[in-house]
Amino acid sequence: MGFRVVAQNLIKTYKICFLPAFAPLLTFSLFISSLFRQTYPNNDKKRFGERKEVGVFSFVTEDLLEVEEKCIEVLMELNTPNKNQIPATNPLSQFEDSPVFNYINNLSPIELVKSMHNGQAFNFPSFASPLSVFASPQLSSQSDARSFMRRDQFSEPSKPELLQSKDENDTSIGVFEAAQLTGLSVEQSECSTPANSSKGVITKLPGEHMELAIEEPDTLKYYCASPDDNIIMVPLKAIIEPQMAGDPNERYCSRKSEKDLRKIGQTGQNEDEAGCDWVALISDVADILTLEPSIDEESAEKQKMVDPGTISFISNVLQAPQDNSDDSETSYYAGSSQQREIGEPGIQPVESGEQNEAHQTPSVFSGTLPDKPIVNDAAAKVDIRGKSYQSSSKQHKIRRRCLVFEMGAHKKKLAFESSSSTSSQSDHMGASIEKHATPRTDKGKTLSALPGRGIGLHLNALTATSSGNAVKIETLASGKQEISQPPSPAAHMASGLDPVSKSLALITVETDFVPFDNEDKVMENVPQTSMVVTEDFGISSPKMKRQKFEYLGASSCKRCNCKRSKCLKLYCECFAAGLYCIEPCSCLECSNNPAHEDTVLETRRQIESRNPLAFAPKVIRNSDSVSEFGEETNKTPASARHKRGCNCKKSSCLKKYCECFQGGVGCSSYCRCEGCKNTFGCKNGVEENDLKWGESKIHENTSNLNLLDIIEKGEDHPDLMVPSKDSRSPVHPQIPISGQLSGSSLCDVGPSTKMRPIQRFRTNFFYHQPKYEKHLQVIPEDETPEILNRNCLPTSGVKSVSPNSKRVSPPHHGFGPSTTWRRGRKLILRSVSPSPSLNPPCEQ
DNA sequence: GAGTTTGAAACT
DNA sequence: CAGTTTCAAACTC
Repeated sequence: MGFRVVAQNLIKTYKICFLPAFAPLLTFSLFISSLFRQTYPNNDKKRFGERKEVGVFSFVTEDLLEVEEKCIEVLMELNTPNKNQIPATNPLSQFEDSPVFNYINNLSPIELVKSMHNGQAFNFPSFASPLSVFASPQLSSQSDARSFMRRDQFSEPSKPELLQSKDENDTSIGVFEAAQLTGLSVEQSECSTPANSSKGVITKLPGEHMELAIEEPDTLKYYCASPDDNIIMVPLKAIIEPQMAGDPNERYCSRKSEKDLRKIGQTGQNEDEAGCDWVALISDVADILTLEPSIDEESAEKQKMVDPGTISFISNVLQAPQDNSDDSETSYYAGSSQQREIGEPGIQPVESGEQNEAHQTPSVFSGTLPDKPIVNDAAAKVDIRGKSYQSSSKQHKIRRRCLVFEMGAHKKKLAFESSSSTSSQSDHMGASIEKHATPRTDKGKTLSALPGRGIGLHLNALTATSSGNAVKIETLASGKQEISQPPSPAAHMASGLDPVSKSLALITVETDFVPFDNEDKVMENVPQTSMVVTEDFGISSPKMKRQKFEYLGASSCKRCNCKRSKCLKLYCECFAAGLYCIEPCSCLECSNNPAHEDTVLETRRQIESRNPLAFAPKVIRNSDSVSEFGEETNKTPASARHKRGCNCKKSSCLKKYCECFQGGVGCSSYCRCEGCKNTFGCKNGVEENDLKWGESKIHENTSNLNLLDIIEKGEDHPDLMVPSKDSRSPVHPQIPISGQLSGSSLCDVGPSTKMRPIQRFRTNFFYHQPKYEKHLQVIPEDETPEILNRNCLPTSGVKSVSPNSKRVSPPHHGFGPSTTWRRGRKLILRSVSPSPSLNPPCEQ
């Protein structure tokens, strides 16, 4: 990607956030330069002019240095009284007109050296085999979901332990959202191939070369996942600090870090209103750009020493020191006495214990994910939680954003840590992935995600396992968005709520997800979201954290009781979920454990060969497509459906025997159930209402029809499909199903009973969200593998089944040629205006 | 906790 | 690919 592009993206991002024009550019520039310095500590201008690699970027070194210098100049200017005059919301044109921007535009482009330095990078599982169910669905979803996943990817390494003050986190969230929208994020995502390093854009920094100073942990809160990051971040923060200092509102933003900075003597004071935002933004930027520090732990150790050069750099940037910082603010971080201790400029003793963990974490993640099994061990989780509580103060500092894909890794790490005494984390660092993967459970059962699977696997594991613990964090990102109430939390965040509000909002969301009756289920359902929220937004309140942990903590690990299948068949929930069996399981002769990894993988392969979707989430959620309609339908149950539908005969789809019911979704046209009474929605019994409704709506819809949209959507898109009528539920051909469409999942919607979004009407879906819901959250419908979508096509009510999906037969109901029908459907879809309320709940 | 019911998965 | 069997979860008592 070109530097210009990056800069532009940053500008856009910040523009959205109404931030000062220069902040992003400066931050980015400084960040890059810092990376460069770290990567090439010995480099000097004499050698400049050659193209260098920093992480995934390559650029002409000369330019970098110049940029750095330029940035410093600008920063100096900004620190002047005039800087306050910078409009909070600069038009893009202004940005482009800015000296920095112009300068950047003239620079040689930064290019992506390689999409992936290592397969671990994004923790994307290598989308190994096309057949891999997990891989395909997830993959697409990832790209689509701009949720935190991307962000996480970048920041991931540190996130598990990196605790940011809630304030910062909150503030940053919005930024993040915006940032994600930017091309930068996109590019990064795209660039990184599945296997890529989770680290994000700039992944590999040779730890050996890193000699730059590291800020103290507390101070580093800003997005420094790793020591390396810290180095970079320090300057940034220092720059920012001055501005935020004076603003009362910035209380959130200002933290003891400020204090620390002062100690360093670098902190300048700034009355600038934007300060708070600035900080958050900058930190976010850094976050985005943050690369995973080298995995190498040794390098981390080296990095503990503060680089004099860095300090000087900072000092230059910073101006007058500030003494304004409140002690009260410091109290915020009361738990960490460490912070205060850190003040020494230039000296950045890295905290051993927790700190080390944080540093190490990245490595673990990076190493583990993709192909290695994820340890879900409940015990491990528990330990972790407990640990977290005990060291809550520390955690605050360390906490970091969620890593969507890294969850697995995180879990592993946790498990690993728990298994081994906590003391020497450094040791962990060195541990190979395999080591992490090693089961720690007694029975040799480790509940972990199966190795070698694509994202899907991880997600699956996460969702499926309800293990709800820290692990869930990863999925969260996506899940959060989808599940979140109409105004997505993220949106709120971005919108500019104050940090506190943001935090609350997030928390609220989290809480909402918590289920109802089944704790375990709850965990499953709520999962990642909770953690993510916490992680991302850093719930400052201990109480809040505790609450969250409790939810998550409620052990809800998947466990099986298999007697004959050896847990190597889909009968086994653990296996089906892509998890190893764990101690809580009561299975006999279990082969679903790391000790039998080969067997497990082979079995999986066989099953997948038979049915590529065998391990895919059973519930498919319609997502982004809906968003196009301007509605956040993703979050509603209505937008989900069981991938194959159920075949219930006696349970009336009112018991968990029914997978639809269990998954918290209504039955659809894909179901072959008899006497369906699925409370989440039913395909039958609403025909009449639907028909009427459809008739009334038909005109409206047609008027609004957008052919282009329709075309773009593609015929095969499930969402676009109108449910074909089946024997049980005749649908009026003309009735554009869609009408109703509320936006959510079209499939569910529509006059036809099958498609109706009945779920929406349910009081609170989330409170009764079944285990499959997790899948919904995890996998947006759009992201559903193509094959899956095909299956989803509104076939006739007749349930013809293909090997994979079990239902392939084309619709043919006498409504006319399929093509015509499709057109009708398409039209309907586009025309639909989101109005969930129109759809009456189905009743039978 | 044992036994039954249920429906998905696996098999033929 | 339909029918049957196997399996384990869900459910009942």
